Amino acid sequence: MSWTEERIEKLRKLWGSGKTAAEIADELGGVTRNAVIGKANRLGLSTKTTTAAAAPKPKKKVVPAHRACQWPIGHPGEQDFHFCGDEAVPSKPYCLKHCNMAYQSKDNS
DNA sequence: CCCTGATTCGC
DNA sequence: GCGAATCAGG
Repeated sequence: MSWTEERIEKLRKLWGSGKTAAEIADELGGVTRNAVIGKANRLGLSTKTTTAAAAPKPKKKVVPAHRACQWPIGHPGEQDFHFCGDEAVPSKPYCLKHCNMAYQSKDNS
């Protein structure tokens, strides 16, 4: 089997489509995933190792240590409908008070 | 253990 | 240039 333009085209399409080498190989037929990867590598695909050793993406985003309690106060759509706004506990959407309410597992009435 | 891609090696 | 074998990571 030789790599014709149509095969390379399909290779690129499938590869770019997120297909795995095994699926591309199966799709093309007559080739193994190694052949696909090998060809892809020769084409210059794969995740280029040359001239791009580092990917400079230093996105520093400060995350709030705490967030406002999202406990709804009042009725949705209501003018005075608002959220608690109190300091929520870490990793939880509610403040301590409402967190206890939200996670009320059992208890009688 | 299975899978993935990446690289290396012989043809 | 081709693909298998082999390497390395998940």
